[in-house]
Amino acid sequence: MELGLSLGDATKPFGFLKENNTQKQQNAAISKKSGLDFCIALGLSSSTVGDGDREKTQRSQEDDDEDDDDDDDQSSEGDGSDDTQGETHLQLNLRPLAPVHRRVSPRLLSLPWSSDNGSSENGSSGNMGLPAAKGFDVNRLPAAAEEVSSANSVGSPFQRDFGMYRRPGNGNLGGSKRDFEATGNDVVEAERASSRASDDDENGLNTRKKLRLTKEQSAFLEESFKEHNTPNPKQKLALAKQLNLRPRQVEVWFQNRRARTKLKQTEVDCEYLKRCCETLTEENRRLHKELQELRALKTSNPFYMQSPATTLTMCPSCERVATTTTTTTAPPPVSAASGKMAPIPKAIPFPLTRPRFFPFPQTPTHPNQPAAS
DNA sequence: GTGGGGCACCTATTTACTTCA
DNA sequence: TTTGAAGTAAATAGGTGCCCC
Repeated sequence: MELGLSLGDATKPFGFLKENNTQKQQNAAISKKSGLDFCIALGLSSSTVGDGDREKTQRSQEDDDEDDDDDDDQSSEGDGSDDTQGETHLQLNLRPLAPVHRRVSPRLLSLPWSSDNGSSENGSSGNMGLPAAKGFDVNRLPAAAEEVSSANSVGSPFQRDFGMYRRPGNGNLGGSKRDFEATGNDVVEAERASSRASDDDENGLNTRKKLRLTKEQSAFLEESFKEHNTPNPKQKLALAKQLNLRPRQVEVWFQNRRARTKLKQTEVDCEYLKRCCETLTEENRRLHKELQELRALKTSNPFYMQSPATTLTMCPSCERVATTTTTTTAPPPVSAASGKMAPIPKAIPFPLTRPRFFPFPQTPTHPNQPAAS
């Protein structure tokens, strides 16, 4: 009995396991479609499901996200209808607990591309792919943005807030979140930022500055990220325009955001795999124990494994006990529908099987049946 | 078919900034 | 109030794959 743990290519099964063509094709298709998958195999045969290549292009990822829900069924069941020659195996095909990105249904915000469903690539909308009337709507701000904006009570507050931290020289942002939150006075903060920027300019320093985005900018980018985790250049440009950021900043933000998401998802996946591994280890230990018990039983009574066992069954009509004869060396039951091995029961039903020499009648006589002649 | 340039993205790392004890 | 460690996130650098010419 072996335990295999695979994170990776679906086309490369475990070394000790065999994989038939159907399984290989299914796994390849699943992994290509869904991205990251995992497989833990315990037993004598299995297949593996893996990530396959690194997601080929981010462009296709958006489509993948939409299919996430559908993928769950396919990968977790792994129907493997033509199992390999009745080999026994236990397999867990694991999917990440949560999709990396979830689509957010009705938008609270009017995002640059929320209405054109990412079709701005074709340039049909003219304004950088944005319908003119569907750009950022200051009346539908996130809560945080509205708080700040209402304090200012100036027309078009959102735009003003984004611009407030602009540094005059390079268009970057200045000021600190802490200062901003403490004072709540963005005008003062803007003056500070402006002053710092001018100090740098006066000193001839063009040093790189860490420029925190404001809450509002981050919130808006987050919303955009939920909609499209990889915006196209036009969308990035539109976002940068609306947030008074440089396109490069928007691009970097999305890159870092994707990296953070991936990191978090990896942590979740590792935790999940860890738990699965513990479960399988425990199951393995239990099966070993049962095997030892069976061997001990066989040693103490050599007739036990050689003769068919008798299973006690209850007649539903008359509630009388009947016996049927089975062989204890039969392979584990295989599901007709899926071709996969049936789930391992929690405990082998020892009380219902007995050796043949047990003093019960071999052929039960049912009261409704005529006695065998 | 092949190679080079451009572009976008990923990953690892650096660094500016924030938070907290 | 100050300070330093730890954490966070913006920014950079290098590498890779894809597309076009």
